[in-house]
Amino acid sequence: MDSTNLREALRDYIKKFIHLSEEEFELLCDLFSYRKLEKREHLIKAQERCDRIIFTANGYFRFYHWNDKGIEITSDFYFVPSYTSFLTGDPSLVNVQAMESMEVLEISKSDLEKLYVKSRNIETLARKLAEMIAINSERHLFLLLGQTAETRYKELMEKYPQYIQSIPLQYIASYLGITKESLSRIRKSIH
Amino acid sequence: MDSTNLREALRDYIKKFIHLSEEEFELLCDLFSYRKLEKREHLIKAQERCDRIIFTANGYFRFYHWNDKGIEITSDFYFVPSYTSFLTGDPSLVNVQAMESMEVLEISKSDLEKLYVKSRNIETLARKLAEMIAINSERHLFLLLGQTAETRYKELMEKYPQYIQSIPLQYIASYLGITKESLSRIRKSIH
DNA sequence: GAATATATTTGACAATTGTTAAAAAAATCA
DNA sequence: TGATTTTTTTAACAATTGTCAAATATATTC
Repeated sequence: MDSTNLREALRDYIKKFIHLSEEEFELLCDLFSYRKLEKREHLIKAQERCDRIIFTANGYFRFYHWNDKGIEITSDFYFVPSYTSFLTGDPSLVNVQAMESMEVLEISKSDLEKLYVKSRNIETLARKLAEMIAINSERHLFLLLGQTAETRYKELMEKYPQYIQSIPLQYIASYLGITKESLSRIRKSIH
Repeated sequence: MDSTNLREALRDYIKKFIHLSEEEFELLCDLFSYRKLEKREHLIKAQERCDRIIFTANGYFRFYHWNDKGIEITSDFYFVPSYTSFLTGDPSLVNVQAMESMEVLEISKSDLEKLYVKSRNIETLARKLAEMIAINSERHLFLLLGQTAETRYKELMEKYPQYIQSIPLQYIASYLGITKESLSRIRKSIH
């Protein structure tokens, strides 16, 4: 996949949310810059401020931080690096790392805000993205709350089988709120 | 607090997000309707579709659902009843209940969408609300993941002492992902 | 204020999950 | 391919949390 293909993927992605005119899409696209990421490369590290949004068509990012005991906790697999930091301007609580080598388009917060003023549709797009992110978090919360670890894992298998296939189990475990050893036991007891 | 006061509280609340002209605020206000809720009254029940946003200046709502075993799980204390259902149009997964008798202003989704067309600022307000809700969920997620129950409780005490004071502990426990008995033990061991 | 309902705590025990250290399996890289 | 790194599994044991049933405490209602 090269820069042009990625651009087309972005176009398809945006179509799911809103119809942009060709001019609007060009306006937006011109402010995105293309970049290659190495596997394990960090998009952002904890304490840094996140001032951009990333689009990618291949691969996931991993969000992680360290708890009180210094254990690494994976909190999400997503594509907007530290959305909270992006919105608030506060330092990011999470590290965001490319799970595989990938190509991305990135746009800065300030450029995006300029576009809001120029194009109403682009602001509407931003609203719908925020809504989608809110829905995503709510879904993760719902998964975590009030279910046993086994149920959580089964639900993830059903709803996001691609996660289980492409993401190391140690990170899945963390996303489910358990240790990798616990997940391993659960997998054993299921099969 | 009467209808007029609630309206002023709404004005103050909105100011935190965006400056609306007096005309825009009137436009918005006219579509909100005033309503009194009894303690324990449900704003929405699971399986219903949520087609409105609520504003209140006094009191919380409780979001809850039942897990596989029929145990009641409290997932949030918030003021937009089932935001996911509101956005997607899908049936709500949660019940939303007034924690105390309160007065609210409510606006329907269709009215709100009409306003988006009439006023750009009101759409911007909607974007900022979505962003705030996304941040809220992320914060809750972060609290749940990778910390012991005791740490979670202490963190909640620090950051949201008003929750501990005004919300029954059984619901707090659930919000922290544990049983009321566990929370009771934790409180005992802390004091 | 007494009666009733709701919320919180307690204790004994069971089940789940975490911890540690090590082995086995799989993936990566030169 | 072979060596190295990373990931996953295993096992024994410890710690945490859940379950159930009952007692206490608190709040609500008439």
